[in-house]
Amino acid sequence: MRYRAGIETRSRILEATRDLVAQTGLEKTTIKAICERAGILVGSFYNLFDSKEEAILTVVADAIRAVGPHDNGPATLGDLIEAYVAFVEEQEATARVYLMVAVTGGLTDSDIRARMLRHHNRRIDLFTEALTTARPDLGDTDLRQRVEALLAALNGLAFHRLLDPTFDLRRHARGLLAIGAR
Amino acid sequence: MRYRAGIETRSRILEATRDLVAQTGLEKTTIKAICERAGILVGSFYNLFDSKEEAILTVVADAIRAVGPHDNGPATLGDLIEAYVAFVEEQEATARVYLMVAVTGGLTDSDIRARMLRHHNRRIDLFTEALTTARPDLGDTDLRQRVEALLAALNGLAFHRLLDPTFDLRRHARGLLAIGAR
DNA sequence: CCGATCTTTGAGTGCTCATTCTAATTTGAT
DNA sequence: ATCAAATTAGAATGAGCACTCAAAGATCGG
Repeated sequence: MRYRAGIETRSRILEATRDLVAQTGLEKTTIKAICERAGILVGSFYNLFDSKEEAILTVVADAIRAVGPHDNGPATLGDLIEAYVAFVEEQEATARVYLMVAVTGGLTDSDIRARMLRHHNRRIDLFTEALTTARPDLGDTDLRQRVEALLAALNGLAFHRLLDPTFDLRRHARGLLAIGAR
Repeated sequence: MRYRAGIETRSRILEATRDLVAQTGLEKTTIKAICERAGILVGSFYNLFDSKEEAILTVVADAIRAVGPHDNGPATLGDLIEAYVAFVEEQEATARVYLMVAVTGGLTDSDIRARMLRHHNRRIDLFTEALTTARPDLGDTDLRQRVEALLAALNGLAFHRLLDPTFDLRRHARGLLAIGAR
């Protein structure tokens, strides 16, 4: 893959894969459907990817990466929550892929499970750090447990937002701050 | 299905289907795997079920039914939350099926989606009724929105409990009461 | 504008899946 | 014990899947 054509085809494949996974799930996404949506034939797919799994894993990795945040400066718990809400609202298909994997994908595929676990731990650390500055009185175990609950609830709310576009995710997510800050 | 043998085979099939769905997901569950686990051959399966879908739909319907509560007396929000926690802790495989469907299954299969939607609305009504007696000062729209958030967060916490058996679901679920009652 | 390299094409392969069918066996009411 | 109905067995069918391959076409540095 060195010519422009190949690079463009590759990104069209990834886009098609992401949309199909978001729409129909990890398992139901087929090579045929990906190729139809990307406007190519099977041979072209296999010129750029070794397997269907590679394409899906790339999409999942991208989705996990997209959750962010992307600047590494110190953030408050409120900042982190706002960033997550913005991600869900602005990148719906990617957010859908992320949530599917966060919530069920890890159960079946071991590569995805491992990647999601690493991501989750990084995220726990990030949120715990933010909460520590807000609540220096709490012990480390208590902090982490509150953060685990906060993230689980946040994912629950985000899923509801994807099922019901009228659901006011931002408002409810802000309400969750109480779990940690109270 | 009138002889004892048939009835027993049927329940072994449903048990095998439930465990496999809980373990590998709705899509990856195959007839072959179901039959192997149930200790039968394909012919026997199709003597008792018209299709794979019928068996899976039965398992899903059972899981949705199992969430309860089963007595129809008036319950407090605390009672409802405790009942849900008990369900998740005591019927792990069934709870896993329920959560998978609650969170993703509705996206693909329209039968399951419709069933889950009806269940969800019944559940919203039940929880809203409980919250109304605790907070008669709130308007109906506000009440329902709080309950939506509470249930979404509760599902998020329950999923986390299934991924991490050391997670103290009961404690965190009680913490969520604040969302509604505050 | 040449030619080595990359890209596309699309029929073909082998596998697994859900489902069917017929014959053999088991059941249990009489 | 008999026998009609229920149940089980297991090979067979056809559709759809991921993936391969050899040939034709497109690209772009020189």
